[in-house]
Amino acid sequence: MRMSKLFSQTLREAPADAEIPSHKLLVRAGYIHQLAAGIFTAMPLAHRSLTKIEDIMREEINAIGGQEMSMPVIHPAEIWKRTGRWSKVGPEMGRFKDRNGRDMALAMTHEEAVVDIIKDEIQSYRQLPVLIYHIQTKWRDDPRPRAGLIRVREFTMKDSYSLDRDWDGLDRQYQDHYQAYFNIFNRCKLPVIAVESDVGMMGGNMAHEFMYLTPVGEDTLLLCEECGYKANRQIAEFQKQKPPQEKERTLEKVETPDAKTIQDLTELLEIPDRKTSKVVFMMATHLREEEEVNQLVFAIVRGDMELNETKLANAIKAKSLRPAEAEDIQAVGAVPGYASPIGLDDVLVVVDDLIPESPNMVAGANEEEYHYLNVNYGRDYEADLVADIAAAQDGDLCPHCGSPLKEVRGIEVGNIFKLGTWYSEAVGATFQDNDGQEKPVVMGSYGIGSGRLLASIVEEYNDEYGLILPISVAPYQVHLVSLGKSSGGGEVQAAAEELYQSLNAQGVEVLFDDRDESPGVKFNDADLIGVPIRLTVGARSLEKGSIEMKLRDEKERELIPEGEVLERVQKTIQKLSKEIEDRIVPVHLEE
RNA sequence: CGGGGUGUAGCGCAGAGGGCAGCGCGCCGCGUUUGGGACGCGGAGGUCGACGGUUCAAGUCCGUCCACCCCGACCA
Repeated sequence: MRMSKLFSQTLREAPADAEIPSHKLLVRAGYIHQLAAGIFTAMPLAHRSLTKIEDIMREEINAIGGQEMSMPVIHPAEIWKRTGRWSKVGPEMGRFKDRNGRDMALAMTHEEAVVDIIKDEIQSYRQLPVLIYHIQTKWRDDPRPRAGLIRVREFTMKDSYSLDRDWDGLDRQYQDHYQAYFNIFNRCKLPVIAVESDVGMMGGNMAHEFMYLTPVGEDTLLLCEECGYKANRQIAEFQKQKPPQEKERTLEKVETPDAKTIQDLTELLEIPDRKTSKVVFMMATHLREEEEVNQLVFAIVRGDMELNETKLANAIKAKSLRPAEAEDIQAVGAVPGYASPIGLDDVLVVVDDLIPESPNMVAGANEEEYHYLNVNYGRDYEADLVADIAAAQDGDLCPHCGSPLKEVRGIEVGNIFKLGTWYSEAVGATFQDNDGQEKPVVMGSYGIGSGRLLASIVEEYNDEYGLILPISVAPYQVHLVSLGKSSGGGEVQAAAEELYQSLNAQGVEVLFDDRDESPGVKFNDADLIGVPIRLTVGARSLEKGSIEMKLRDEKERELIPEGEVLERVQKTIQKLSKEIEDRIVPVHLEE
């Protein structure tokens, strides 16, 4: 490709609305162009990189038996109504009506489309197991797209779906994906870890997320360096240390002016925050026979802990949770800042499982300026539900080995779910097993977003000058810079042109800077675009019968005799490719 | 949805107090220059986010709306 013809331009300055390196650099280097919030065009450079990433995904999924296909982006509402997700999923689903007034949906994932197919196509256990996948556009109307390609609304995802006759089969396909996913990320040179995760709107009973660890990530993870426990904060467990036993003391009401927060309270009463209980009001939405029902939830955790909303939502099986408004709270007779579970009706009280173990706590009195001392669970109040609803934090103890957990941030670049039979049962996607029984197909679903993966790679590999792409995902293998100009003697240009032709003839992917630009501009653009191998043809090196070669991630330049250039380029490509292939190692999924 | 911010040329920005819409980069033409974002001369490019109001006169003042960005909520 000649840069004089390349449909994109580099920018000297990044757009003001880009904040993180991958966003700034992808825009500056001319890879992407924004159309609207969370909606981007992949310009030719990005398209080539994305195609390479997608080809890697194809190869790895094909290798575990995947069959590529293509499912529609537009779905009739009908299939989403059958699984209940038409009403279960909120405004993040794109909906519209066709000309006849029928409800339609923009696909945000394809479980519904898959079960609709298998309902018709799969009748016998002889047709199983199957692994199907496609690489397709998804639309998720995220409330807050951000960070360039990291968090978008329209995106391309490789999503595969495993179909099995039983859970053992699902286990095998799940493990195959676990390995294939590590292979994919390794081939993209992106370091990731797999963590246990919440199943979220996908349903199912086991899930892992593949996380690229970076401070710009938006997920919080807890890791144990001792035993290897890794989990998304949404579900992370930890060992709660029981406070020492104490004799129950008498309930006592005390005046606590202006003590609306845990901190005020601990200072006023001179007690540690673990002696207090914190009430968090949430408004939960439940789905009862297609109707949304709101309910105020009173969640109580110890004052030194935070509520984990995902755990709470899972514990009470709520569709969604949001912080309650002041009116909601007052409506049930509670007093924000002085709230208490004592003497309240009409609310769902959920307490963290450490609360019943904690004697003589301080809690609100449901009266301005008053708290109770020596509140004891069981004696003074009872909850509707006792569950683990506290969020793990940095330094909490590992649920497995008791070592301190470390809190880190990450970007979710892939996920795998054991869906089980939830979807197939919902639509009657069954097959006849060899025992003659009709059974629901056992499913798994597995996704990787290609744009987010590219952005993560850029986030990991860049410097102040631009991208430094691994050869497996770079849009080109070689960036050939000609320092000659059309107006000059033409010797340099002719040599560069000849080299360009020879490299092309050998199948090397070359980006050829044939523009009438000054050397500085060309070198800067080359650094910005981030192709791994740079060849420079200039009068200086040509005099010595040589071409200069430089790798993007190294400082040294090397002069290569003209006659050896083709061979050296091929060897270098092989070397760089092998370094990446060597990253592929077997991994183990512990269950 | 709550809080904060920004909308002026492709990109980055300036335009107190109303009075001819500007600068740098980029773009076009001519010439010089050529190993790390060169220089001269000449040019093109704008519903100043939109709508409404105040005024002789609005980029600037007032109102409403929209878009985009950041934090939170939410989310694979």
